[in-house]
Amino acid sequence: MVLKNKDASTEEKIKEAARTVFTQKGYSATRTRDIAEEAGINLALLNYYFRSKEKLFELVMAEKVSELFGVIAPIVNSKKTSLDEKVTLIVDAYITMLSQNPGLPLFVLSEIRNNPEHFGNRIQAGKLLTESFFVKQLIEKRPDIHPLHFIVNILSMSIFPFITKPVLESAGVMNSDQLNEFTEERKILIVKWFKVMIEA
Amino acid sequence: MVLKNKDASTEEKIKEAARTVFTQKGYSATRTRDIAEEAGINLALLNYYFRSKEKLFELVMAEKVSELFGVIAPIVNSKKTSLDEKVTLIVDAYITMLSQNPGLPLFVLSEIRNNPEHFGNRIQAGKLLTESFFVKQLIEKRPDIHPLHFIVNILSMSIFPFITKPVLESAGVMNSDQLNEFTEERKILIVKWFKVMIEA
DNA sequence: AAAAGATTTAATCATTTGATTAAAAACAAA
DNA sequence: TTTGTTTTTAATCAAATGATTAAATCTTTT
Repeated sequence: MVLKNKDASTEEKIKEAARTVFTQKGYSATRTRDIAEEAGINLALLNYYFRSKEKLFELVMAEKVSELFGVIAPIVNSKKTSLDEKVTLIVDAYITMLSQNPGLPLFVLSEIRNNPEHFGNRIQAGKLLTESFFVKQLIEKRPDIHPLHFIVNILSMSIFPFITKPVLESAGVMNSDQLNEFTEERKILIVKWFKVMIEA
Repeated sequence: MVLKNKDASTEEKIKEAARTVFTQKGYSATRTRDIAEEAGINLALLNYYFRSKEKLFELVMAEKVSELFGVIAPIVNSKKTSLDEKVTLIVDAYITMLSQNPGLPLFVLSEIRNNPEHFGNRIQAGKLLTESFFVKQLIEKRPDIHPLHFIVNILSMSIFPFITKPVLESAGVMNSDQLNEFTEERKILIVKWFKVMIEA
């Protein structure tokens, strides 16, 4: 019997094109023909390899959700690092990752908005925000303030510049290189700011 | 000659429905039939009053951009308020406004991402972030740190919870009421945090 | 009331779009 | 080479969708 020997290169070309186009334009604005063109393949091949636009999207989306939330999972659950160390690691991990993939947060957030039912409890991020060891450390340090406030502060200050990238560029505030410089600076600043906030 | 006497009520019903549907699903995922149904009108009326889906969208979008950026314009340009006062006003204005319109930022940001060319320099927000009196006050206070860092901090901490609302709800971290409570708390906290950050 | 104009409706168009099909081409096994 | 299998292509389909049209209804003016 002959093994399935799909040309992995073609399949991967389609998936890569799908990543690009879906992330750039979102599910609804993406035409399967856009993906085919981006991949340099015949339209029918998309269905041959992935059955449907939706199936292909789910594949890409699952990847992107992992990328976005996977960053912090190992950090916030560690029992070996201090509070301050965790903040340093989180900020650094997010800014480094998003510099390579700036469209990621806006993509994931807007697709979840468009179809909240579809994601249901598939997102385990909830537990990271409410049950991780990081949360315990925050409560220990500041029992008077809900830990989510600090988590939102750290994430927002790290991620927000990337979410607003399209506006910053359209409005001529920054170009792509300047944004990277700016967020690189923030790696150190945010940690410093966190330290004074947690004591304030 | 008889004046054009369009039934303003119908026109407004369509515009209102368009606001709802466009904001919820974005331009591409919105069908003109969705808007017609939401407005309770015949599909053809949409074109009768607004020519095309795109024209209607531009109308709504212009409104939404104003809502989103109009909030801060009068505050940051005032010469009568102190730095701290401005921060208090900005945070309060945004959180109050977004509590009534939580989907606004994600909508505007993702539409600009989908079609950056289209917005070009139509967004005057750039000047608010680079040339306002608020910026001068920030530089005066902390000439060593780019003022945009502080502006991003204030805006991100205020707006980010609303951007992530769909995730927070899907993941079961918070429901809508809890989010309002949470952001209401932040009105005071963010100002406090800003004060220690600007001194740090 | 009659005429003129504005608004609304049902039906229909043309295009786009996701998907399928049948045949061709490429490849592997014998 | 021959045979069978996988991959690719061009052509086509059916449904969805933005838009238009022509007729019907309602409103205003005279």
